[in-house]
Amino acid sequence: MNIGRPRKLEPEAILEIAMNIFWAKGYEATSVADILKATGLHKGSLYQTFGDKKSLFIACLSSYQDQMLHSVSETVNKAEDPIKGLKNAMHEMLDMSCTDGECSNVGCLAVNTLVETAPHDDDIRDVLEKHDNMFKQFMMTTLNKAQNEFDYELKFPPEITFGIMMTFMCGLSSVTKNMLEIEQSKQLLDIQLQLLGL
Amino acid sequence: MNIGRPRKLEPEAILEIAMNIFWAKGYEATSVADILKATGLHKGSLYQTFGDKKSLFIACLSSYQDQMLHSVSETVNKAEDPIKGLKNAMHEMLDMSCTDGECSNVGCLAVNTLVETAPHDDDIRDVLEKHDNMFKQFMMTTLNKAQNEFDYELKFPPEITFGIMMTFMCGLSSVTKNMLEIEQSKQLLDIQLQLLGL
DNA sequence: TTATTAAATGACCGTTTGGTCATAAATAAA
DNA sequence: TTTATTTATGACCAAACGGTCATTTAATAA
Repeated sequence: MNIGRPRKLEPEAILEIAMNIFWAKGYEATSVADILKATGLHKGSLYQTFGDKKSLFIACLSSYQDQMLHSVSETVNKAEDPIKGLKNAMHEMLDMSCTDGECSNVGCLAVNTLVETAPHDDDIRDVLEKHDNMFKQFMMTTLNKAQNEFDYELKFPPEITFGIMMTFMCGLSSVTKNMLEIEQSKQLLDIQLQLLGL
Repeated sequence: MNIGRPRKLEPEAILEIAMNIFWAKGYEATSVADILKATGLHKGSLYQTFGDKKSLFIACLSSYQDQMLHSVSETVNKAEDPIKGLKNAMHEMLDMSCTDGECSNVGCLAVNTLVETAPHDDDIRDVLEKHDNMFKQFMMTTLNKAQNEFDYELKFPPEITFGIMMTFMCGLSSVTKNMLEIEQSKQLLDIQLQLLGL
């Protein structure tokens, strides 16, 4: 097994590195050369594995969204009730949007892409939309479960609650880039959750 | 007066055209050639008037923010009380963020820039920050006036109310790009304003 | 008419961009 | 040892990029 010359880097490892660069610099401002330098790969190898720049980006974005949805659902599921889980998950998402010690990722890669790239690229918009629908479905299911199985009385129908939460989280992802410190953001998030009766 | 060859286009007119392109496509995805094609100008003229691409962009962004602040304050001032004015202004901002009939501007140019460009460009971040501070000051003044002169009882201190509104509006600017229709956005905005006791 | 001024023009430049491809190298199977 | 297979490698490319500049054109002032 494993015929042929061995890989220098597994595709997933390349994806992780490229993702962090796209995350930090955005799609347009990231050059293929940036990724080559960071991975130590050469042009041919990267293109052989992932095709063109856009395909690589889409692979990164999908991977990011998969990880995000997975981590959110894990947080929700391990909490003692759905609402507490949701609140924890929102705070975790906010933490991930803030500048990390090791690398300067800022905001949510999906929101960044929604703002920068989606408006003039149908393929990328489709990728975002597909994952957003999955995320929405999970959130709606969680809110419904809170009402039906845990006797929570929500202030608004799940659709509305979701819409407002989603909008607010997107806002936080942007606002933390310049205007708000992490502590202030967390405070605002707490207030917003409280306003929604969560 | 007006010595020398007359202008083909006034600088403000150029700015308006360039602004719409930057607004629709973002900073990186907009090439100088795009702007030349749209204005009918030639390379030398544009560079003579505005310097390099970044300077032109900063001029567009500043102009945009000036217009925005002016229109918001006008809306607030002509309303019968500060809170009603604020609510009208927020709806106007949302309208401006949505796809226009004549051109496909999406979102708020300032939010777009905050997300795409500010994280890796100090000069542009400074421009945003300066205008954001002016906007914040205006909003705080308005909220204080509502409390002191119009006997409104706000649910939260002005700073918090402002923070949450700002975050929510930034969110709307992103979310309207793909996930929400205008009517839904307006509904969510109404609910959010109501939640804040405005 | 002439001189002066300011804007328009488009040829030109070096660099960077995303992308291709023939070749070399490293492994497993025959 | 040879063959097949898979990956690495880096030279190469055309196009697009942002930016410069000498020259021409069109206006006013002398």
